[in-house]
Amino acid sequence: MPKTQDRTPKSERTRAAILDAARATFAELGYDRATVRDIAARASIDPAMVIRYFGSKDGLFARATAFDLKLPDLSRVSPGRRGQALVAHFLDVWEGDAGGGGMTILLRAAATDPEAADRMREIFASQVAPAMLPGAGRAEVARRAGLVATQMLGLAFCRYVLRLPPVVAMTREEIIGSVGPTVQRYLG
Amino acid sequence: MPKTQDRTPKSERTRAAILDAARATFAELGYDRATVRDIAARASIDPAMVIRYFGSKDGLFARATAFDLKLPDLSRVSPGRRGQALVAHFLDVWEGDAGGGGMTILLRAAATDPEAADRMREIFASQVAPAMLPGAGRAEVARRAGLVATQMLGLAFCRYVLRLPPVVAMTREEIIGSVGPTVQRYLG
DNA sequence: TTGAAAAGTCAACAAGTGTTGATTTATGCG
DNA sequence: CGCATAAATCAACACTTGTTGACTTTTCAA
Repeated sequence: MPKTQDRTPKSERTRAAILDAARATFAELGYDRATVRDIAARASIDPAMVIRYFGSKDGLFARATAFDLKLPDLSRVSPGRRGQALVAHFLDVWEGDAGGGGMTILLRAAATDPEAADRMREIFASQVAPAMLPGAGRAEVARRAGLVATQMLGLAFCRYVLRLPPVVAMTREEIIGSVGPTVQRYLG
Repeated sequence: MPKTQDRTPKSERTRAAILDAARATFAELGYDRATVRDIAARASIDPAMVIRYFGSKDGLFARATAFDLKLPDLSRVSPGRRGQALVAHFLDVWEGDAGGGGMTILLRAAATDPEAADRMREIFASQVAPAMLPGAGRAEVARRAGLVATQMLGLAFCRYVLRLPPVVAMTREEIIGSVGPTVQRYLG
């Protein structure tokens, strides 16, 4: 019997395996088309375990899409580079996330699942909007955050979901150079 | 027996009714969640008829998402207003389309259905990219079209799919004024 | 009016879904 | 080691899906 030298309890290991498989599968297929059996197969486990550990497919999805944008404090960035800094940060979040695309999962799902759309709006309200610099009225700040969202979500949609060839072909630096000024202007 | 004075054959009328119901249902629920039974119910008809008239759910979806962007010839627009003109045109297409959102249907579906994503890319290649003004190399033109797509699809996603409050709240004129310059810059 | 073709209805199918309970296997502490 | 408990498996459920074929009703030209 091959004893893994992993000290974590067995249950935690399979729990993590399910979560990883779920993230990968949701990212690839979206919420509706990713079946519990798909996820279980990818984790080399019985479908019943998925339910046993997370209660339901919905519950699993909720766990799989919990994440933190960790947006930087823009007031600490030199005023002329805030747009570029924000774009660079978003690219980091989307490209380098563990488990295969936490943000991509939610973006995909939000197109069809009302609950996922709710979560997306909630993230916008609690993480993106507050990252805007104060100055103008509350409505104006919200408007600016909304404009930033249109550009950043559109970029993510074209690059990671739709995989539009010219957008996929762009390098990180090209994107920062092209889209940065847009965000910079939206910031006010 | 109330005789409608409609001269069109009965079959054409129900065919149109199914198509209308399909567009509305697909726009509301997306491809996966919109069932043939839903569509049939909305058209006050038997589910079997949907298949009888369009062969399959896929076939119906293909018919429901056939549309033409009718992009304007930018070379006829004064150089300083091309961005705004393009944004205004997209807003017209999205907001004023018959049957409840042809573009919205495809945008929603493209997030999960690979075939819909294909169609979206095809529309980009055949309608959006050619609308760009020539001048630089082929790759540069494609890049510009891609950037325009990120902004316009992002706007549509936030406003019509995600329904992000501040983006929904913006008026047509506000959008043209804010997003127009972005597109203008992407055009070259 | 009559009768063949078109349009519409009905019930059912086969496949796939999330989920559950009983049962078996493995774990890890005393 | 032994054994209670947790973990994993298996088979099956209730339900929904797209799709089909047999049947009935309506349409409409001859």
